[in-house]
Amino acid sequence: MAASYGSGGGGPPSSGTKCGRWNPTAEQVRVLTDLFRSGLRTPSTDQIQKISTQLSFYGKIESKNVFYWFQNHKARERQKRRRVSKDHDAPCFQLDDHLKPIAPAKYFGEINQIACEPERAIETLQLFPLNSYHEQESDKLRMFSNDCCKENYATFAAYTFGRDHFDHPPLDLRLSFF
Amino acid sequence: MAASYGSGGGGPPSSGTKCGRWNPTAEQVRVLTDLFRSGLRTPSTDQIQKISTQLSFYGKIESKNVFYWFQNHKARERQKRRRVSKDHDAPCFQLDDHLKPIAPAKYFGEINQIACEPERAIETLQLFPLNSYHEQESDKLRMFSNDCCKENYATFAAYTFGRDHFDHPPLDLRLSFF
DNA sequence: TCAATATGAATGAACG
DNA sequence: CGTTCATTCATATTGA
Repeated sequence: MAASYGSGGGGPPSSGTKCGRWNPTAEQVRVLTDLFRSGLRTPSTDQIQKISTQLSFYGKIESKNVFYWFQNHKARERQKRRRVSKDHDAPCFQLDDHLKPIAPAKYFGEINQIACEPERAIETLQLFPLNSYHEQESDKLRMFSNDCCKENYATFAAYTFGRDHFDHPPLDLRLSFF
Repeated sequence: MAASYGSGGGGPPSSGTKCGRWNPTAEQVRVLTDLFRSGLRTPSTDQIQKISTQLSFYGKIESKNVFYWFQNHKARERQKRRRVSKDHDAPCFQLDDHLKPIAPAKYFGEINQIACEPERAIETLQLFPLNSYHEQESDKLRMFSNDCCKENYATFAAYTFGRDHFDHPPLDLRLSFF
């Protein structure tokens, strides 16, 4: 899905160089998503600046992009959850639906606890943990549909997570003024 | 577009309905279009839920499909309208869309409150928008700009930074990690 | 089979 | 923050 037009791919599909709107690279998305999954929801101004600075290593980015990204991601996470929670697909007679496992949308079991007081836990955030990755598989299915054909995203995730691209310093968001 | 399917009649969609993306049935499209033409343009979350529930009678559907359908339909209506109205002498902004006489939705008694707040009052469509626009609308349309790099970021900066920035400062914010 | 189109899905940006 | 708009990507459909 969205991975296909990132600069991480080869050919920018006819929209890459348009200056109108930020087009995040796969690495940028990976880092942002990682931060989000680590619990960061509403980064402070300084955090935004630091994240933006770090992400500029991967491509053009501004602070406002980081700001908007978190706003949108948070809002859509919540919206997603609200929508899908009330969804019942009760089609009585469907012959074509054996592909869909009717999974009851429990993909987001772990994301919702941070909304109350999140910021304290992440005063220090390593963006590129050199060793330990846990609990990242569920993120591949984070879409708010319970579709089973999300292999594009799975491929993207495997691609971006699978290897290190460059040498880069880890982003340390330690803030000395709290 | 008159696709061939008859999930209601039992015939599975002729083409291979892979689970990749929602393929609305003719009945679903009919109902959605009818709602749209009745004036419904941006259904609320609750309305989306109800519509989705109702439409699930005709086949598989999720609320996000309803959400996207209205979003796309409205956007493309406006898009086409803008494209067409470009030949007029003045590129003045017309009020959003056609304002159909609002007929009560006959398919969903429970959803009878059609959410078309701003357009509801107008009965006569003004083909030639006079210079007396209401403040709200002109205010809404004022920001319309096709400029490439419209730094609307100022609001964000003012809000988050509390300082006077019109652009993100070119400071090198490389942190003192390590 | 392939190009053109219609349209579902996604998301950056911004409004109220 | 929740909602809305604009633009783009992805894919199903259709016609030649």
